[in-house]
Amino acid sequence: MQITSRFTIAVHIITCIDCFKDKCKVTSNFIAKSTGANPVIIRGVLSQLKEAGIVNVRQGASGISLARTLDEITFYDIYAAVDSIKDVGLFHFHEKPNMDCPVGRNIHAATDSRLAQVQASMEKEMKQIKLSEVVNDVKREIEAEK
Amino acid sequence: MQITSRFTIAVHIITCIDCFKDKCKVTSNFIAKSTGANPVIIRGVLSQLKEAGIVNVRQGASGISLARTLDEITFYDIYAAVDSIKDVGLFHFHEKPNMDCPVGRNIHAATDSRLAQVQASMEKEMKQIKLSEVVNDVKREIEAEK
DNA sequence: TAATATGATATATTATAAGTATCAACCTGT
DNA sequence: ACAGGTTGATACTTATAATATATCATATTA
Repeated sequence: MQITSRFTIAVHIITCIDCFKDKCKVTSNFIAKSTGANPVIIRGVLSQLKEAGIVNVRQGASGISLARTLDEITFYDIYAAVDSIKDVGLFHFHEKPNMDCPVGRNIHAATDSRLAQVQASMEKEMKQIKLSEVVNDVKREIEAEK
Repeated sequence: MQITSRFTIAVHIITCIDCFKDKCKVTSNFIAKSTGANPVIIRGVLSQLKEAGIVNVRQGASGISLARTLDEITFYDIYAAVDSIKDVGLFHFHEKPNMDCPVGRNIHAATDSRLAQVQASMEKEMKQIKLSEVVNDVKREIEAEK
């Protein structure tokens, strides 16, 4: 199983906003066309990014913008915004271990802290990756195309 | 989205094999009862663990055993065995970015290496966690129950 | 050879993500 | 002020993947 495409879509959205902000009006439909995803999904992700203070979106008002600089947005910020990982955790525990079995009733507690440790390590790495890196790479490639 | 319960089931399986190896015959049905998962799932996971050289299972022959010591089995070994992460990666990329859009056709390349970096960090952490830790904790708890 | 266990497969169920359709609420330029 | 266009919200559908269920073949061992 994988981390939802909402994450990479969010990265795509932010890249779009920055790359096209001086060239045209960036709307959810415009982004939908660039990503190939449905406008409803885009608006859903945008809504989560807004909630997290990453983008500015206002109902009715056309034109989406960034609420921070690209240096102030990390992969973790996006991940935390679009996936409610806080609630469930990265790992899915099988739900009904047998409480009549000594192993069944103790395995969860023994495993949890280690799973949290793995997740923390992943999140730490995500906090070190800035959107500016990605956008710079994209811009460089676009320039090279010319 | 989360990492499949097959992972935590596999941890449970290995813990069961070690904890009950001297007490009774450990069969796939026995494990199924302890985990609360279906015997077919258990046999599927066992088959993958066997493929990875972690357990000994033989058709017809009853009694499942470990092929290595608990110190020689890490979370990563299990993860690599049960989830075919090698093929797909931890992150799910939205599949149809628009190739007519400059961002659409360059975002994938710009993002991939960073996603791989995050995944590598997670795997590194998983390599440092041994099954012996988990099983020792479980055994300690079982003792404490008495 | 009978009893028991694993291996394999086909189908059903369930959960969740993503797509589609639709309309209300809201801004902005004219 | 209002028309056109945009976001917000919701209900429904579709697609996909994980797990459960049922069944039978195959292998081992007592």
